[in-house]
Amino acid sequence: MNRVIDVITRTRQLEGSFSKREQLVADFVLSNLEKVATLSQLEIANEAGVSVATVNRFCLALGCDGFRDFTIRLAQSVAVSLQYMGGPSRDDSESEQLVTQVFGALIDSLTLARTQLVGDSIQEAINVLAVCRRIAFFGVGGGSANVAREGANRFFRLGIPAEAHADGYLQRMVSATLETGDVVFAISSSGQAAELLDSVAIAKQYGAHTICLTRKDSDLAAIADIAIEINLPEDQDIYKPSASRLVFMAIVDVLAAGAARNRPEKVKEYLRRIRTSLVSLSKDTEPKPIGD
Amino acid sequence: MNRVIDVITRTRQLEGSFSKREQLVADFVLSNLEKVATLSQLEIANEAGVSVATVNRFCLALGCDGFRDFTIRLAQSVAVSLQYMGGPSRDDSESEQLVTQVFGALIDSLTLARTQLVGDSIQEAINVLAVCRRIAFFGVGGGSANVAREGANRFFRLGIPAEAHADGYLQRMVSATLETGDVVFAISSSGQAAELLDSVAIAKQYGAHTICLTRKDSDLAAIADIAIEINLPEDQDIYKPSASRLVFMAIVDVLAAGAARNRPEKVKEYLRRIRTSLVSLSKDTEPKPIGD
DNA sequence: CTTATATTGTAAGTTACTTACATTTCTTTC
DNA sequence: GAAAGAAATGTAAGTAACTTACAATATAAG
Repeated sequence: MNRVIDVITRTRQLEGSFSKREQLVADFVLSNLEKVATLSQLEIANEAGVSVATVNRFCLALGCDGFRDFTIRLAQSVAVSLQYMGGPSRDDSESEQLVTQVFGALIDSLTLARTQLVGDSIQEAINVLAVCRRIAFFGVGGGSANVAREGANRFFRLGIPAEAHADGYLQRMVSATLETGDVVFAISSSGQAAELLDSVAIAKQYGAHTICLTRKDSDLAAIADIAIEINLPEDQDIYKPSASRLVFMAIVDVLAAGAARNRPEKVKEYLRRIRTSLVSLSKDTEPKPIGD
Repeated sequence: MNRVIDVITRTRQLEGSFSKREQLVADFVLSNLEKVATLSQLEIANEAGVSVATVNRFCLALGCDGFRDFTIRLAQSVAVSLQYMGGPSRDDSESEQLVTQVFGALIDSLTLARTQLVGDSIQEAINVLAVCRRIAFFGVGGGSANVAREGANRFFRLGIPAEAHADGYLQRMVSATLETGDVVFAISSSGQAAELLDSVAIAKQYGAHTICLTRKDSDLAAIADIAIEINLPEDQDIYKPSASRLVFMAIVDVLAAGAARNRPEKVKEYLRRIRTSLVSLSKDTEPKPIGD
């Protein structure tokens, strides 16, 4: 079980790039997830209207070692999916199915990202962030900019001065004011945004530590001191927001939690102060964690 | 998959009541759970020192329909087991375990939220948002304010004028400028924030439709026209950001996807325009969905 | 239109699961 | 303790199904 292939996710990723007949198999599989694991190759071939050899090729195209491997992996993926989402049911209304789709895609993306966060970069980033003097979060474009804001929102609560900037010009200017002990945390799903690349280079020049959260092997990943690299498949449904920026926010949460555990006493005091400052603003007096 | 047989549990239950040779098989299976699913009947027989027919009989003794059925069920039981245990392996580094915890908590929260999104409110909200004249997203406090920004960031791409406000004073003022055909979308995890309650009441007074995303049975839920109500347990670990605001963002994604599907041709045109407007800004020219 | 490449299905080859039956082992009865 | 009956077990034949090779068909490129 060392190789982690989620064949459901893989099938969805490859959708549209299969050959004609293999796409028929994929369609049948995705439409009958629970049932397929119980069927023989011949039965699937008959249902999909293709030959048994095409079914076998479909399994190989997914990276499986053959039909048996595919069946086992599918059964596992289905079992895990059922655990989490209870599976799509025919009784669901249209909106309930939409919830399942959007949430399911996010869970799939989180699961995939989890498998990619296996290097030292998370721990390195936590180590740097926990002791730095100041963090400047940079992101451009609505999604990444908002991840940056979330970053600042998370880290100020730990008593670490944290700011977020979405304006490329201002990012450059801020970068020029940073120095050793400061951090630039640059967020970009593509890793190609020119302003961001420039700002990171400027910050490095003045001695700041640079961390990025971006796509694997991108330009941004190449120039940052610490690169947290995640590749997530693009969802082909243009009407559905992509899950990647929520995955990025979850990663920022990981870093914030890690940094908080590095300085528990300080964090507890800051949380207490924040709590106290909010008391008179609403009727809500319940204890609250770092968030809202 | 109708019959639910957890073969691991069954094997443990029958331990001691197997025949001599079948007990050897059971011992081998229980000692090598992850590996067994990848082995052939002959390989298992050789490892356990029995004949292939005994392995087959072992599977039948568990209530399986044969070896193939046994293999699939075992693989599923193992997969679910790994997920249930949170998946952390002894080999994981500290940061990897932190990733698993944070991501796992988010997935659990999404799963729980899914079970609560079963009424009509999502569809009602989609129906209103898809045709409204303007949406004003309101949130106070770092997390909810950022959910509001995400909301605006999602809906402007559909060609619907959308704005986000975190300043309670400004929210009141904006509310006073709204009228029939407009929407206020108020976000608050507690549902108790006084400014928010006031602003929603003002907007209602001037004919705007009011939608809220908040805790069940809260004051905010009570006064809004459409209430999307989610109760998520508070995480007792104060050093870990709570998952609720990411769940709220995922719900906003559901609404945006639903509204987009209501107006596919318009959305496609706006996405095309947005794409075109971004071309000269970075080296990234790949197709992108609604998001970044 | 022709040629090269990719896809696809048919069927032969191979593997492995299932079943039947003979043998061995264990349990019960006297 | 011995004999008879029942249960367990292994070997090998029978059967099913997966994999692979190759010819035929479809698609892409020049």
